[in-house]
Amino acid sequence: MARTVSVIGDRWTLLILRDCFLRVRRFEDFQERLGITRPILASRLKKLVDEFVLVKVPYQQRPLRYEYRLTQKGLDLYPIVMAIVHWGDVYMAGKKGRPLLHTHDLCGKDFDPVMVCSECGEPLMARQVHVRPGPDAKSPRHLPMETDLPGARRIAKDKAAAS
Amino acid sequence: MARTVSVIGDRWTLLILRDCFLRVRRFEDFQERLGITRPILASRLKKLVDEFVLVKVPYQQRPLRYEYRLTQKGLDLYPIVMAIVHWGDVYMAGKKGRPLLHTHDLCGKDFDPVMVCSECGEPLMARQVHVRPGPDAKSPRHLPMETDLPGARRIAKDKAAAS
DNA sequence: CTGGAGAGTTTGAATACCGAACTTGGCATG
DNA sequence: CATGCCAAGTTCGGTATTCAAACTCTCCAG
Repeated sequence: MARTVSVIGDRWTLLILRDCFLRVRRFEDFQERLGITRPILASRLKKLVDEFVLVKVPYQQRPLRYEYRLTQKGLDLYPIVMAIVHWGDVYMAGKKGRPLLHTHDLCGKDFDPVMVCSECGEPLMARQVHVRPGPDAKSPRHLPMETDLPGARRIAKDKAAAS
Repeated sequence: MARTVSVIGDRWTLLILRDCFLRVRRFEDFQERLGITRPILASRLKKLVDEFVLVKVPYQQRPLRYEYRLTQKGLDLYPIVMAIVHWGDVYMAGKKGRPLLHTHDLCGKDFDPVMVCSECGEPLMARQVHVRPGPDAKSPRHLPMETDLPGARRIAKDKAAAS
């Protein structure tokens, strides 16, 4: 996650990506829609291109001009963007409602995005999920072991005191 | 989305939230696990509490000490965090695989998160979704109208030139 | 009364970001 | 030919964040 956040984890990059999904592609359009300063926009676009999230495609010769398009890697960010938009719709919307509705071509209806388990299809809830070390497990500073769970430190201390 | 990003859209906040979902709750633990500087951690936790994403709960009196817990609003960020983790697993994992596996209590299996349409249950793909203005639609600078689609500007110009 | 947790604050130097202006390449107009 | 315009950047000086390290404050323990 740290690696992912180093790519998308700043104020502007996520907004740029949302606009990409809204089919914005040109430097000037990003700049005007977002109110981002030009140097920052240039640096963010460059980073996204370096990470293969966007590609620069020429849309005219003479003068040679490029536009920015999502790669497959970039398109796969869609769940992240949708999850953020949906949380905003639920918790940050003004009185009047949400600014944008989403329509699903397959079923033709307005929808909300729902995150489900790939195995059983049930909606995911944080409290019904546990983690365990994977193949590339680090042995990081204090992964949550039993003795690190809530109050454990205190209990351990009390035990030590009681013994 | 801009409002949401102003809450969660920086390098550290998303990492803090991931740790919250891993049941990390204490200032010192966040600090040591993330390697974040103490002033930044304090300011980010304060912001999350101000936004009602976390609550400060005393876990001992004398000396009075607090821990940070996710509210319902915070728990609802789970899809965002999972979507980010999953994208990282797919595109950023090292050769050895992913660092952490997730197990779903309901079905007992290791899973990946999948984002589906709330109406038809099919997995969502960016290209099968269209947007339209909602109740609180802004009339922003250049919402993507037809004439703003790829190449449209050029075409319009060419037409003007041809006439 | 010295030491050590735990949860922060303070401080000065290094980075990042901002707004505004400038650059570059190629038309188009007068 | 000179001027102006467009799109996509780059440069520049000043402000705002972030950083690492040290300090504070409250309690308890020996």
